[in-house]
Amino acid sequence: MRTAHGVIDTPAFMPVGTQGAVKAMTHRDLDALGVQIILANTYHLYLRPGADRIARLGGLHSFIGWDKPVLTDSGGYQVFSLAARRTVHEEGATFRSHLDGSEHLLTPESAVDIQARLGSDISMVLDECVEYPATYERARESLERTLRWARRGRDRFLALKQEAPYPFSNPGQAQFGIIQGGTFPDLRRASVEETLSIGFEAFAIGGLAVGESLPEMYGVTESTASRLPVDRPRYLMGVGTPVDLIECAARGIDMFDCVLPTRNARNGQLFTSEGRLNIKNAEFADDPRPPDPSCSCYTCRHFSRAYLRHLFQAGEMTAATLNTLHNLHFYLDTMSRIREAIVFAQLEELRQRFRRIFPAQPADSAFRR
RNA sequence: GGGGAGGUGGCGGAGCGGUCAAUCGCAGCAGACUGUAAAUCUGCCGCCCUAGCGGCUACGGAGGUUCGAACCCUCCCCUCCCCA
Repeated sequence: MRTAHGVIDTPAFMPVGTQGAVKAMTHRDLDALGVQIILANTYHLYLRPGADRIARLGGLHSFIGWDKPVLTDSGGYQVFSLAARRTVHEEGATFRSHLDGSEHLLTPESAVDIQARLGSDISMVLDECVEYPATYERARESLERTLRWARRGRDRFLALKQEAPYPFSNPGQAQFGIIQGGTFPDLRRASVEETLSIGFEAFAIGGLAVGESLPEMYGVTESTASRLPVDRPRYLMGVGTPVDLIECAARGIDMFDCVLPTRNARNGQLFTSEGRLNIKNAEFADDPRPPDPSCSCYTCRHFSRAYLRHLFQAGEMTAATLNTLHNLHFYLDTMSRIREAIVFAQLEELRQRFRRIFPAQPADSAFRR
């Protein structure tokens, strides 16, 4: 897919850099890992250091020194995760800042304005991520509000685009709509229909991985993704585990983001080709092997489990860095395998088709990529 | 030599007659984490087990007072501080 700051191979995984930094990483680390796009957060950057300040400093890319694509989440997730600190109403969501207790109103319009000031490449519309479990009524009312917010957000976005000259740093900013509807198939279907009719550059599936079962999550992903336009990226927000990436890519998802690889790295859990590995476990105290012998990341090429465990136990910051490097490498490597598998599957499909169209072709040799 | 303070679970440190196997912190052990209020959070952490308002041994040592002692008394051992 193409953005104002470059092309992204899909399916893509976007590391989360809420406050304009992927925790424990420098941008140089991200470059070396092959990261093509990161996520930042409207709510957090609005509270600190402030959207106007970032705009004055030339926009997010300039401010944080990262010239590749950035997607900004709208703060919709904070409506969910900071539920105890906010109230939702028709106008928007009123938050009490976790930093100083001050009150702030985030509306569909202000979420657009803030993201325009930030100058991200992809701006997300403000939505309400409904909790799980939720009653049908609750999910329906929430979805209806999300749809009204989506119209307002889109209107504001298009209005800003009309301004000439464009007053902010990224005139090529795109805006994604978000499908909600909880775990109710008809609500999801209605959400797709309505959100598509509003029209966005692309669409995301939100409100998943909030407590529902995996079959529910995969089911909603499959039925929803299948109704979204195939010529635009389909983004599954906040997902997921390595297995989720594969399961959901197989169901048509093109973009993922998740805090798991980075947060779990800081908490001592590594994703490896053998499964999860808790580097703080005593069993690794004398283990000279790398975390994942089949991994080619910087951490695995240079350091032992014993050393990584020591760094973690000792509270060394480097533990977070090395663990994060590994987990992000694992995630990006998984995505690259997924992309290969898709190409392979498409080639196989084409081959089968051509064998039917041109039956006189010579007999098979072993199929090779 | 004189005066004072104190010895509690791996460490630090509460407790000062019963509800104390003993607050809490650290260390240790294990687990969780899905659009990041997270380098966070949760559980376990004397020994035994059928894991429980269970059994056993415990608050420097030995006696004692008491229905009952980590807490009170006596003696002993050992630390630390001040003055000579």
